[in-house]
Amino acid sequence: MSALFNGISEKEKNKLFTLLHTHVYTFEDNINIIPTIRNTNIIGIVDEGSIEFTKTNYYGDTTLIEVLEKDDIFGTSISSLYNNEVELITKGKTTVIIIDFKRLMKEENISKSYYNIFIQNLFTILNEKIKDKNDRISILTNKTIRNRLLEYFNSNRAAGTNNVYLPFNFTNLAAYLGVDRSAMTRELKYLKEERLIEIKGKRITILY
Amino acid sequence: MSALFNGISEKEKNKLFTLLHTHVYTFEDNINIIPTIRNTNIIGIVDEGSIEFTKTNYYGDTTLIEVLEKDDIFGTSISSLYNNEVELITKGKTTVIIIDFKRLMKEENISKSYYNIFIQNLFTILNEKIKDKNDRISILTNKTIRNRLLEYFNSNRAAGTNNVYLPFNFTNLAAYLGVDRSAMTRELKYLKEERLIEIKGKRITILY
DNA sequence: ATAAAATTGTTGCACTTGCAACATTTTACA
DNA sequence: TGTAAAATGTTGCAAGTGCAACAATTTTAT
Repeated sequence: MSALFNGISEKEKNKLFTLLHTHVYTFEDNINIIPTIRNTNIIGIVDEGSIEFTKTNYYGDTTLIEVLEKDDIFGTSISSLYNNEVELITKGKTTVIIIDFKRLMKEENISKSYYNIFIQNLFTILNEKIKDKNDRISILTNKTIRNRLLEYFNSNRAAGTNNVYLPFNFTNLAAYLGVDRSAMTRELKYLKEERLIEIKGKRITILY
Repeated sequence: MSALFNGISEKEKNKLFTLLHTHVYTFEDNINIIPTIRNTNIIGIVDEGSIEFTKTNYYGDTTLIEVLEKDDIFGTSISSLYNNEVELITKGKTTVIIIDFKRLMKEENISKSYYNIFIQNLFTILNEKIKDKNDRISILTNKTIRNRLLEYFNSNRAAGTNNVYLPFNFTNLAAYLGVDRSAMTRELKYLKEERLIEIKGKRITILY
C-alpha cells in the first residue's frame, strides 16, 4: 500500500476526490491506457489491477520501467506520458483515478487540511520513486552480472536480516538487472556453489 | 537555468525565502555537504557552483547519479540523503539554499500566489528528474555499447536536427552509459568508419 | 610559455555474457 | 484433473567488452 492516502480518512478521501473532480476509468486486460488519458496534465492513481510502464527505443527494444500496483501513481507531471514511445499496459481488469493537475494546484482547495496532507504524500512518493530509480541506475552501472546481483541483494535485504525476498520472479529479475536470463541463472549457480548465497524459492540468503 | 523560479519575480523570490526561513550555506571545493545538512527534512537549491551526487555500493564502486548545477534541487524529500552511501561533493566554491520541508508545507503560506507557483515548479522539476532517470535506465538496459550509444544519441538530438551536443566530455559519457571508456572509444571509431555518425568535438551528427 | 594534469586514442588478450536451442519443472486454467 | 503455458535450468559457442598499459593530444594552471 502506497503512502498517498496516509493520514487521510476514507471520508476525507472521498471529499478530496469531489474537490478535485476526479474521473474514474476502467480498462480490460492488456490495454494501453495512454490514448484515453493523453493530452491532459494529470496525476493517475491505480485503484484496482496493475499497469506495466514500458519504454520502447527507436529500434524496437522495450524496457520495463516500473510495475504500478494499487495506489501507485503515474502521470504527465510525474513520468513522461508525452513521450510516444511510452506505454501503460493494463495487467488484468484495471481501474484508475485521474486527477487534473491544474485543479490540484488551485488555491481555493488549500483551506482543507487533508489537501495539504495529500500534497505532502505526493512529494514523499515522488521522492521514493527517485530513490528507487537511483538505486536501479547504481545497479545497472555494474559491469558484470555477478556484481549486479550482489549489489541488488545487498541493497534489498529485509531489515536487519541477511534475507532478500524477491518481489518478482527470476525472469523479471533478469529484466530488472538488464541481463540475459540464462546467463543470470548460470551466475546464480556459481554463487550458490561458492556458498556466497543460498536460494529457497524467492528467498535469497546472503552468506558473504 | 531550471524552472524552479519560473513565474516568480526576484522580489517574490526573496519574500518566499523569508517566508520559508531559508538558510544559506557556502562550501569550499570538494566538500561533502551531507554532514552539514543531515537529519533535516529539507529541499536544497544550488545557488552557485556545482555538486556531484554519487552513490557508492557495498564493495566500493561509485556511481555518478547526477551533476547538480545552478538552481538544481536536491534533498531528503527529493533524493536519498538518509542513505549513508550517498555523497554530495562540491565542485568549486558552492552556495546552497536550504528550505525546511515542513515549513514549505505549512498551511499559512498558502495565500501567497508565488508560493503556489513554487510548489507547481517543484512538481515539474521532479517530473523531469524522473523522466531523465527513466531515460537513463532505458539506455542502461541495452546489452551492447553500440546500442547504448545509438539510443543515447537518438534520444538526445537537438530539436528538429540530427545533431547531439554532449553536455559532458567522453570520459563522463562512458560513465553515464556504464561502459569502459576505451571500449567506448573503439566502438565510436567503428560507428564513424561505418558512417553511422560523425563527430566534431562535442557535436555528434547522426547519419543513420 | 611551459610544465603538469586531464582527456582522448589504441590494441592485445582473457573472460564474461548474449544467444540459441533445448530439457525440465512449475503454474495457470478450463 | 489434465493440458497448455510460463518459468526455470543447462550448455556450446561466438562475439563483445573490460582491463591494462601505453601514446598522443588537449586543457589547465602558474
